[in-house]
Amino acid sequence: MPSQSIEDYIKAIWTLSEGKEDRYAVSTNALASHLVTSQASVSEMYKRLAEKELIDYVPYRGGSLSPKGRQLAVSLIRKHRLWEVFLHEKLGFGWEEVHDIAEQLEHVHSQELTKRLDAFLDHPSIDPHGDYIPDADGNIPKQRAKPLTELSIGVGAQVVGVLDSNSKLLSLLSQKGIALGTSLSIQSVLPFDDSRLLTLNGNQSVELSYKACELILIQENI
Amino acid sequence: MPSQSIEDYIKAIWTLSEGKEDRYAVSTNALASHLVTSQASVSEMYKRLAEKELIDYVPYRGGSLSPKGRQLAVSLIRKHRLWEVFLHEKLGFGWEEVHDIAEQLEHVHSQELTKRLDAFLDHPSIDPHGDYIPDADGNIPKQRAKPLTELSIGVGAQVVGVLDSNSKLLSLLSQKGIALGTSLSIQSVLPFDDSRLLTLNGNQSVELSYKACELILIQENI
DNA sequence: GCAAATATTTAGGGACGCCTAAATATTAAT
DNA sequence: ATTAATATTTAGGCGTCCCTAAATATTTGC
Repeated sequence: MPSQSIEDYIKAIWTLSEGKEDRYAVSTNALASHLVTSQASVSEMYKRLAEKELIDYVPYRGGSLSPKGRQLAVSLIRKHRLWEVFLHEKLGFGWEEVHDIAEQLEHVHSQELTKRLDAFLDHPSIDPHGDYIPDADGNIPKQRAKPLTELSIGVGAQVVGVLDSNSKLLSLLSQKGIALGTSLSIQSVLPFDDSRLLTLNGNQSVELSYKACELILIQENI
Repeated sequence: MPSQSIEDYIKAIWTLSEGKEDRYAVSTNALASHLVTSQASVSEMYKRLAEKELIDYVPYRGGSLSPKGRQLAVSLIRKHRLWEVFLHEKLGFGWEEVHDIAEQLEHVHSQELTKRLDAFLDHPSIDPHGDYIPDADGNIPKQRAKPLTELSIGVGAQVVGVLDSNSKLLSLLSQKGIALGTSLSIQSVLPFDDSRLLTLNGNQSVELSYKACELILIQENI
């Protein structure tokens, strides 16, 4: 049974290598800053993870998930996102509140529990942040959505997720009236800082910084 | 935030002092064998718990929960039993399967989660083993039920719980057709080993050892 | 009341997971 | 191609939680 710590590291490596090429090695530095821990701790843990064959590790070159490691990571992501759906849909937690609790729930070990939770929730394929939930075999669709910064002016689109489930970002969005499913388009890009002036649901106007737009995933209307 | 280990110890002390007089001190020995750990580890942990003011500890005399410790214990019991209800009622887990999973879920820290789970389950007052669930203020009804061994011959009663949520016992009972709510009475007490011959739901006869009868809680029909 | 049996604590040590500071590799800049 | 800057690892230490063996208290039996 992997410890909670090991699970956190594996999940972080997965997150940081998402979208990168296969066997992308995550640097000690990147992982340390993501986990808010020291580089020395990461270096030490990399050795332990390699010993357990969860990662391939070349000193000074970072670590990449082994098949066994990827499998563990995806099962954690699956559990995390299923619990988020549960917290949001069944217990009525807000979009921005579910992450921290799911962070704990994902460490509960029971395949049967995951299976039954999935069925109870009607086999959802997307979590409250718009991220795809890996299926029981660990398959996860490629993210078809793109960041709001890549949307052209005047083109209608829908919010389908965010790239960072940091609760400060989520609070900001909820404050601006942006939620999953919100329809929007870009009115204009402001000079100097590249903030976007958005039209929400066809009426209200809202300004949003480049930094925030980068993290919002949208899908263009067909 | 108390560690998982500390929570396990506190819960165990609570369990072992349940039904005993107030400030009942649990011996090192009893706790060690309950937790399947060494006496030395318990002795060590007792010191840590006393330092954190979760127990009152007199060397060589055992430890008893402080108000702060009791509060923690009861909140763990509350979470444990609420999760058991969830697993049983919502996910369809059997009576005997819920304990081990709830054992993990009870360590999730979020008062809001507990509150919402309680509401989602319609504020249950009893868990799938028939044990009372402490309310949000930590109040828990005294157990009015008594063990099956104390039921007189011919008197009708109902199964309301078990004293040990060990899954072997639960499997045995489920195999014999005994579940929560089963109506029964004692036909006779067999000679030599004091096994009970039971009548279940007014028709089937089943034999049950003294050892098992001791752990089944019943309430006499009024 | 004292010896024997039993219970408890202390001593000494190990694994894990974290830290800071120092040493060493790698990369970038001139 | 060296040097300077940056990244990474190693060294040495700390806290938690566990262990076995040895020492010490307490209880029990005569």
